[in-house]
Amino acid sequence: MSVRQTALSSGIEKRDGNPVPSKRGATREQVDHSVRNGLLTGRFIPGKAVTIRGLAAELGVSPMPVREVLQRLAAENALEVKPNGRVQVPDMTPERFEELLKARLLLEPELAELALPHLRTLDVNALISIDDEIDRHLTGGDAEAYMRLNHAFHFRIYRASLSKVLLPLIDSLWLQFAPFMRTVYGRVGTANLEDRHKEAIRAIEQKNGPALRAAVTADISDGMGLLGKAILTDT
Amino acid sequence: MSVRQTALSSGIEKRDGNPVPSKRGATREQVDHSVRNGLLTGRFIPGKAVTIRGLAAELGVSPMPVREVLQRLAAENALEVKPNGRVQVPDMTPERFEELLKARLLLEPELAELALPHLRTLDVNALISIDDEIDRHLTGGDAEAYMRLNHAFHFRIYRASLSKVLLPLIDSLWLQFAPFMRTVYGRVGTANLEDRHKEAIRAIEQKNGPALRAAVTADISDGMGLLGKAILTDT
DNA sequence: CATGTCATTTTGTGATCACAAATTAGACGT
DNA sequence: ACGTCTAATTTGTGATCACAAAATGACATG
Repeated sequence: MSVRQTALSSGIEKRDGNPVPSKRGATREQVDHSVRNGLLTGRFIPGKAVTIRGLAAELGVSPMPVREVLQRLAAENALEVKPNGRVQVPDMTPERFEELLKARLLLEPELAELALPHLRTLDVNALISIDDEIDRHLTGGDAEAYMRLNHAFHFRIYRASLSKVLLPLIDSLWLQFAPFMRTVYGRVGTANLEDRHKEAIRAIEQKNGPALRAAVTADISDGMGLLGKAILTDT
Repeated sequence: MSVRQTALSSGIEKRDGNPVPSKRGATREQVDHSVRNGLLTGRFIPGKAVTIRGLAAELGVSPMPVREVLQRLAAENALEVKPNGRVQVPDMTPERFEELLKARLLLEPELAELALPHLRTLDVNALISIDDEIDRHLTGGDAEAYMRLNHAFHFRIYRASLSKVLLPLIDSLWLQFAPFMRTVYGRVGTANLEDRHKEAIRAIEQKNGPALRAAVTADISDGMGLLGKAILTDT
């Protein structure tokens, strides 16, 4: 017996124990999703080093797909390749924070309005459901769940735009500020977070573009305003 | 003799024939710049397949750094990984074109204005020099030189902003529309291209933010308006 | 106790291999 | 001449190796 690998690594096993045929680039995609979700839900702390072999071992895959994924995420500025080759989650600075806020305010209201004509009742119901779940988790203080749901809420809207250009840009922005958000939530908690999700939902139901822009803008400003204070108080 | 490799591949030889010490990731960076410049100057045609081994052989390097670079550029939407794993320069569609135009108009005037306070006489002189050279090349019809210089002009401004967030986003946008621009220039020539570079330079000299915004906005609208017509007339 | 030095280990990088999927070319039959 | 099936080739993917640079730790010296 000399299958060179991959029973465990290259993927999902079915009940009979045979590895599934496995599509092209499946391993890489699995790693990609893992790391992305990890970043978006704050499981990676800014400044933390990410090693190829470490991640590979953690995910039970060979270093190869990990290398490619880290390069991809570095290209999106979600990770930082330091001059010595080491990869780490970028540290947040006040300047970077200001720029991220500005970029979000420029792009996200625009994309939300673009999405408005495509949002159907199905989407509205999903948004309501997500927002309910957020409310249930807020007092609990589960920062990871909050971040996952907040991301789901925003991108449920944005994805409806069918955008192939703006959406990836915003993807990159979220990957960049999420790890920092996590550290802030860890300090100030999630109990007194406020969002404008309900205003956004109402604007969508009424097909009111300007109102949706306003809700998204306020949601970003308020949400990151909180973080802004936190950034000024530390150092 | 069994040096495992790299005399030719891993880079710059010195006069004595010994390979230079070579920094970390130097080969990858060389490949990255090659492909980026190729995209920005239109040496890659939309729809053209890019193979790992092909590029590797062309650049005299092993497939490894090429793989990583292609993944990076795919993450920036400068290249497209098709479901079968093949990599190609994305085709332009009217929808994508509209979105690219919209994104440029949102981000580039903003970044130009951010850069304004940092632009010194040195930069202005460089801009004038670049613009002169553009004028000299326009009638010549050298599309590749025009694209290189136009990129140099815009990014000489943008880079002064010292932005770590908006600049990479705009980078991605240029990588996306440049290959298509090249095909358009090949069809309509470069002789009757008009830009607002001189207005931009004047605005910078006068430290006039709104005027700079207006110049950049008009430059984008006019420049891509030309392409817009071309996109409607083909199919 | 602090500090510099040296050996050990970790880590990223580029090269190469084995394999499967996909494409291409060619032969063959209709 | 045209479509179809098969064989050969090309290509991407994941694994592994060899090497150098970097980080880490131990230890001696001040």
